[in-house]
Amino acid sequence: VFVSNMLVQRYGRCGSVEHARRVFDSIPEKNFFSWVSLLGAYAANGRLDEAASVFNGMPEWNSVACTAMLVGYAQNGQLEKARGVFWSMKQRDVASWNAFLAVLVNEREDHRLLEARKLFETMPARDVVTWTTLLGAYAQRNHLFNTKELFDSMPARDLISCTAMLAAYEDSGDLRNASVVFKSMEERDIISCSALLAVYAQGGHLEQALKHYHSMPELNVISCTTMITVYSKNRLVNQAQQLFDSMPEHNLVSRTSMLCVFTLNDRLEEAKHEFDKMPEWN
RNA sequence: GCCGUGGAAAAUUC
Repeated sequence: VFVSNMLVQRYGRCGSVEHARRVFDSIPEKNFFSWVSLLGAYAANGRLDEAASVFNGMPEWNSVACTAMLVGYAQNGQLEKARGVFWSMKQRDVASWNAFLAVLVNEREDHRLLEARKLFETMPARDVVTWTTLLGAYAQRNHLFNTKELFDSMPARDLISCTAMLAAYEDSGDLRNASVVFKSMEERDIISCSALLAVYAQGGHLEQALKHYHSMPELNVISCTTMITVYSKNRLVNQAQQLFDSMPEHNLVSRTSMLCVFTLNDRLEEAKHEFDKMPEWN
């Protein structure tokens, strides 16, 4: 059963909903995971009616199924339906509360943030995810003071919450505070390292950025792209180009960054050339 | 053992 469930999830993730359905139908003894996996497959592909009918056809509802449905509605712009699901749930665990909090926070209007804050305060239980969700909301809106305040009052921090805080320092280029956070972390990964690199990039600190970049255990498109912007800030167009040419992989953002290095440094010919090479534009 | 919630890069706006 679990092998089939995994298949359902994988098909769902790569958009082959029909395959997911077929695998699901072939499972003789479906369990919760099978149902939720199919539900998730439909929801992830924007097929809400089908997701809803899977949901309604389930033998019983638990908080995981309801939460998946709630998120499905929200991600497809149906906020009121999401809200309806949440408040009619019989059982809510932290993850359901967190999911609903994230839904509110992702609506950009300011009154949603207030609503989110109120929800946060009325929640029966909060975990790191709860705190990080709200922290991210303040960070996204550039409310650095609130972000830091929240971070400092968190009962516990983990890799992700620290990374979110680091990322919040990027806009202001607050290297001092960012370093404090980074040093305090007991665990780091490519994402947190890239977040710190982005702070260096913001301030154009070439030496430190390079040192940090070379100490990173692993690199990917994002970290390389960030390093390119460091070079760009220092008007080191050739170095940027060298890195660009040697990186293992490109995407729309990395190509756009390289393009901007050229345009911002008055090298229009090369910009045009890069532009023409791009497989897609936005 | 398999499902649902939070974190990093470009330009544009602030």
